Amino acid sequence: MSTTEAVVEKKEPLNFIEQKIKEDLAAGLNGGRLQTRFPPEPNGYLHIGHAKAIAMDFGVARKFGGVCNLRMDDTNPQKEDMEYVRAIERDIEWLGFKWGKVVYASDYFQELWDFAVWCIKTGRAYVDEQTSEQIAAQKGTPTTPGVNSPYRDRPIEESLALFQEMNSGNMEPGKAILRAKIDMTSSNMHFRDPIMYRVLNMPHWRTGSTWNAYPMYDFTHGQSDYLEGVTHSICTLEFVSHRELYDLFVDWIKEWKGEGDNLNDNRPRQYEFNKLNLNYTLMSKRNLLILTKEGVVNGWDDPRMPTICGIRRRGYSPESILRFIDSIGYTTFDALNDVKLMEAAARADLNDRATRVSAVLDPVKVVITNYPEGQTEELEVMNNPEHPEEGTHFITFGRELWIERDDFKTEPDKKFFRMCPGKETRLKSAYIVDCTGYKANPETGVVEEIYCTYDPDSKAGTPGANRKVKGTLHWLACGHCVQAEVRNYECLWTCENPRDAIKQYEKEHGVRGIDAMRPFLNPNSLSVNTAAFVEQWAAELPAFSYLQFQRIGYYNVDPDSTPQHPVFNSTVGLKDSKGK
RNA sequence: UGGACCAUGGUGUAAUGGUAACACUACAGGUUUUGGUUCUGUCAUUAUGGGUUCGAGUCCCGUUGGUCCAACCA
Repeated sequence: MSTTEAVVEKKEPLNFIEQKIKEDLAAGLNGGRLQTRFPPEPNGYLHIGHAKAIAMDFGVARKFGGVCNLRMDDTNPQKEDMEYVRAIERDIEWLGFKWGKVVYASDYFQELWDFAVWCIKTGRAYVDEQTSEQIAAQKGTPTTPGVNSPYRDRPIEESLALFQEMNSGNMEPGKAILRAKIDMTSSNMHFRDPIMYRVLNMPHWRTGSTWNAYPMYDFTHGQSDYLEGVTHSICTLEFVSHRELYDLFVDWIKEWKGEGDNLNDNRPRQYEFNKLNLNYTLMSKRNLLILTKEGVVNGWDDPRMPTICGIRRRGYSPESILRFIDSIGYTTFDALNDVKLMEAAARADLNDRATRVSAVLDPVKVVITNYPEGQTEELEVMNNPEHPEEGTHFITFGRELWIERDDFKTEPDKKFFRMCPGKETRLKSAYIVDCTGYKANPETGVVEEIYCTYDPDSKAGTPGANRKVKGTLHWLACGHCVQAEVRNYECLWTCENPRDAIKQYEKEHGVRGIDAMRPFLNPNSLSVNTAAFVEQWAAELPAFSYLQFQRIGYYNVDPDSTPQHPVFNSTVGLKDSKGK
């Protein structure tokens, strides 16, 4: 090898956000510091779309040596609840990320209030006493300009007094709001005198009854970023049109703080990426809440839900979720991702991770007629052939076995190479058997029992086993396995894009919510099989264990599971090229 | 009939003016005590029409299609 031949390091390409951050850091913006935040509103459970944002916000902090705080965006006490805070924290930790600290938008309520007062005093904000209908009408439309409120130029002292009144608890919600005085003719709707504060007269689960007027998102987010020292405020594309306002409020708060306008000094920057859309999946929190409330699913962690806790219960590992997120990338294109990509990520990770066990989902009995009655033997099987170091466990073999009903055919076609009369098949990790016959119900033709003889010299691991046999089946010994409940899942939705389909249906039929969802719900999204068998060893594994039912698919131990009544959830099937 | 953003195989992403690359899916085949895994192969006039340039997926103009913005939600 020539000495001039450099070792070319294969470096992962950075996504466009990471590239911008790298440039910002190199340019010394914010003193070369990196701080991000993940800002969920604690009004529901996190879903796979949030996982994409989490992987970004925490991911860049990790990658570039910065810090990411967890900030609860709790400016609307009507919808938020402590219940969700714990769940959010748990989900993020489960995904494997660590925050710098947990903060709350409500931590800044006092400062936001003082800043708002300053805005009034400097003529940048006024109290509007019109109804919401009047205000909406004045706002115009994206194609027509708005007109000024009659209260726009009221005396500063009047606004100041009214603003105090808004927070007194004596003013009825809706009677007045605080608005920023910007430009009612702007082509950016968010500049048409946006609302800063509204009256809610409701205690906040963190600040108690201190406040009766609460700040809006636009008047909270950028300022919270600024006050916290966030340098990069990364969010999804629907906030692009908010960015101008975000920057304006940051300008104002810097002025209020006397921090001047040095662009390189303490200024958070908002960058946006495309949010996650998945086909056959409904993502919005509002609709997910309806599904839980209407009992379509069994709670937020139902394995059919796209929530992080649902996906976890379905049997996805954190690594498989992250692998999926990584495979779809971050761009500014509004993509509709194929769930198959997500399933592929699960298979790739679970192939490496899952413990192999034997399970028979649709059992039919096989009798090994030349195997001594009453005799059993313990056979050693690998926990994971991908990782021999993970060891082995034992499975009982005997004269009477269960195999899958569809692993036997009385009249096979040429593509079928499992068990059929007159043919040899291998029983995995056991013996090679020869099918000698079967007994079927004379009326229905349903096979009731299959008869085989085994070759005692073909035991797995011995030289006699080294024979080419086309089919290999999994099996379980009757009386030496346990009955199990296996929950099989399909997509919840029958259409690729349920969000649009539901919207369309609402428009056409004048119904809302669950009634617009029903036509698109998959009636087969859950099927429960209580007649399955698994090996005893698997039945005793703890909840959330990653399993592969050999030759079938990946399964996970449900939290409902007990050794006496084991319950498994299907994560995703094995790739299946049968009959091709 | 406003503004902002976007368009690369079936899906998603890369190529930062210089040979259109990767993953997944699908299909075909080799290996295999899981019809799994693994390995090999096949699948694109970069939405479209012009322009700039020695050279354009990339830059400019038009067209078409899509997303977002008119909550006292975030």
